[in-house]
Amino acid sequence: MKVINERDRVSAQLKADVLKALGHPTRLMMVEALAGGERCVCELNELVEADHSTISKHLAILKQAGVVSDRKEGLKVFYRLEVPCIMRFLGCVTSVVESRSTRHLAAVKGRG
Amino acid sequence: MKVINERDRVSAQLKADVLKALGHPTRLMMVEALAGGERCVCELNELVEADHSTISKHLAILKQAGVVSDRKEGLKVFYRLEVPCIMRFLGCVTSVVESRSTRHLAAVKGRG
DNA sequence: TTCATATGTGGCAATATGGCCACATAGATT
DNA sequence: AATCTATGTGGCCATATTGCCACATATGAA
Repeated sequence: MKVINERDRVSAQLKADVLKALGHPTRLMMVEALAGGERCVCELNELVEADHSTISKHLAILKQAGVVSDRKEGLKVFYRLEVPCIMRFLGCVTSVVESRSTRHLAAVKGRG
Repeated sequence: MKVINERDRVSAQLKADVLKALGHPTRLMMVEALAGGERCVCELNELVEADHSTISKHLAILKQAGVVSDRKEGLKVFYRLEVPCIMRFLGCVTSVVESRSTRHLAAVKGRG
């Protein structure tokens, strides 16, 4: 098992940043909403029902990570998903969640 | 834009937990190592060079998230990747990183 | 200009996370 | 039994993250 070098470490950090950006329920819900096409901040805001400043900061994190990009039009700012493959990979995440809950269920039954 | 209900919120939380588990460079490096087959903690430990207690806790987080599972054999505990599709989806994450760095490069050139 | 709307930013307090130390435990070896 | 090895846990502290408030900015409307 080789020891990890500096290049590997940097690479892992960059990828982890993207995953971390997706690793928050509010941000994830917004990303899923954006899968249906671009949305303005106001729409995302009413979708998740949090303070607008909170939404704004979450969007900044997603943008910084390269997951979304934005476009200004009049008063509104529209965000869109920058990397389409993300939605496919969320399907994989779902399968992790499902296999985990299956195991939990089995464990509960086992204890029952 | 519909408002998100409780079920959606729980689902987003569960998926975010998985992504958050992957959203740390050390954990990501270990997951990538496990893509090559199961490894004992001692191997992962020398791979990432951190205190063994730190490794142990990171592995517990991955296990809790359902990303890995473990198997004890004598003194050693072997971890393996529970959900193979994760490696495919890391390819997508890489593409996010790459398109981001391309944009950064373009921005730097634009300023130059 | 004055006001309203949409969005972003600074700051602060609460909470979560990460890493290291010391210690605990389980299994192997002598 | 005494000891060693591999792994896990509890505790502590430093740092990061979150969420809300207040305020700032930009654009459009009156």
